[in-house]
Amino acid sequence: MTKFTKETIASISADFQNYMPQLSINCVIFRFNGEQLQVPIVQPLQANIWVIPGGFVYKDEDIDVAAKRILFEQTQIDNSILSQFGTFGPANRNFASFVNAFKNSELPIEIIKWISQRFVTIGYYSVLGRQPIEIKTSPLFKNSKWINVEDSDTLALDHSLLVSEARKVLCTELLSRPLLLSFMPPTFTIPELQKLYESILGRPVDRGNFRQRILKSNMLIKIGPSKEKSKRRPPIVYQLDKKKYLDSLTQDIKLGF
Amino acid sequence: MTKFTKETIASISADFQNYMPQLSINCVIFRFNGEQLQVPIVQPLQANIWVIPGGFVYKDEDIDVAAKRILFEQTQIDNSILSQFGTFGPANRNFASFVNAFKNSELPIEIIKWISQRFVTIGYYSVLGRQPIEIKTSPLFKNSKWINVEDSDTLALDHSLLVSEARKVLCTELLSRPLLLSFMPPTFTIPELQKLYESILGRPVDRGNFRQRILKSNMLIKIGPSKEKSKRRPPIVYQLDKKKYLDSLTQDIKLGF
DNA sequence: TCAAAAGTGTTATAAATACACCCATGC
DNA sequence: GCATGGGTGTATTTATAACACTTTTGA
Repeated sequence: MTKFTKETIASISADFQNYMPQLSINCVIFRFNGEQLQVPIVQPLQANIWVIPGGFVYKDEDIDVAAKRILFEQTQIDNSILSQFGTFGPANRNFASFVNAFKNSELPIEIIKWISQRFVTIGYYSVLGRQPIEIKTSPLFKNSKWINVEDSDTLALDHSLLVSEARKVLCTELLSRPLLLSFMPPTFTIPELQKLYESILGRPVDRGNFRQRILKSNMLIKIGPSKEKSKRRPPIVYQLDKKKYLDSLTQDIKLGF
Repeated sequence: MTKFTKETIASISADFQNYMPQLSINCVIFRFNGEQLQVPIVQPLQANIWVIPGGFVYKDEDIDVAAKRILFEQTQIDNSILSQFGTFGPANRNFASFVNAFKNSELPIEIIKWISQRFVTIGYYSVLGRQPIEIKTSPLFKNSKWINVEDSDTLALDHSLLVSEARKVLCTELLSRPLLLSFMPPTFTIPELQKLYESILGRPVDRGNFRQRILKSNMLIKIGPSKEKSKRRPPIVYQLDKKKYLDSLTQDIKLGF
């Protein structure tokens, strides 16, 4: 089992004095890899469990700011817009069942006790462009990876619930605004975008109708036929009209599918 | 200024040992009095401010359970379904500006200090039938009343923001499901229901279209013409078809106006 | 008989839905 | 040429919105 360095322990001990007690934040970050909707998960140094990124709030820190900081510290993912999707606080929500794993570490008993308390967590979610972002975690985590949302039911604590709740909110957002172009890389094709919608909504949508409605919104600029070698007819490549896209975000647009 | 009794102080002191630190819950309860959308507000014994009902979470208590308990303790309002509408936690969110009022009381300094800390609050909202419910507050509050949501911009702390955020969520709910029949008394007329919709949405809706869509949902049972003395043509009285109403809650119905 | 509010119907427009059909490509 | 996925058009149905007409009542 990986050991903490002395510096890490000192750093943890110092930080814990400055955190708000029994309050945590968790972040569900969605990305679309072209085929599947995915979220990053991390593995703490001292326990063989997978969780979504999360952390604590400093006593003098806004919770929104804390959410951004925590996400960056644990995944190096930055400049994303985070939105709340709910706060979770059953009385028995704690790490009690994982405490044994921590006991074998060199962590001071105070820290173990602190971590073992009941925590109320505030859930934040965000969506990411398809830029190939590497997750680099902080020294507190030994591992990280992207998983498909469908495979998120093995996460520890109530983190599977957090992912599914975040996804529900994402679904609603997707239908009320074209917001989800945020997911896409600088240039993309309409069939690609359709796959994104289908993987979020979890059901197929009509090809012809999808294309019409997306184009009617006038937010796509045609670039030309794809240069990539495709086995079939090459799809048309578009890019986002950022001005029109940003304008649309302020209004409440219906995009029923 | 009203004084606390010794028993009250003892009770407060005892309770504060068992609360989760720096975490609070606030409840926005909506009712419709036939003309206006209203919310109850309360006035703490030791300060001349008005706030929405709120309190703290016991260490061994689910936050959802705490929300129900807090609402009941402070207003005697029971058996309502509470839903979260957001969690609020700016770093400077505290009662600092009201501490002077508390200092003049016989409250122990520890309690004043505890209350003066920064608090993260979880917002819950609910809707009430039009049964004439009297607000009876706990001994910690000297006053309470219903106010129109339009007049909620003078509340202390960030409670005006809480009310407006809760109302936004209520608006969205109203359009996605016929949920809001919860507001109405056992029997009511369609013009009355329309007033409810208009006061929540904050804009007029077409009379004829409203009637058609509500009736098309088939959730209303005709009782007969109103027996009340009206100055004009008496409206038809309906009651809710509870079975069909409950069925509709599970689906996602569009009720665009 | 008139004003006002309640109840009902009509029509125009737009949106959602379900397809059918053609096109470009590699094999 | 044909299977496959991409691109386009159209017809049907349904929802939305605007508004006109009728009914009932008290004054």
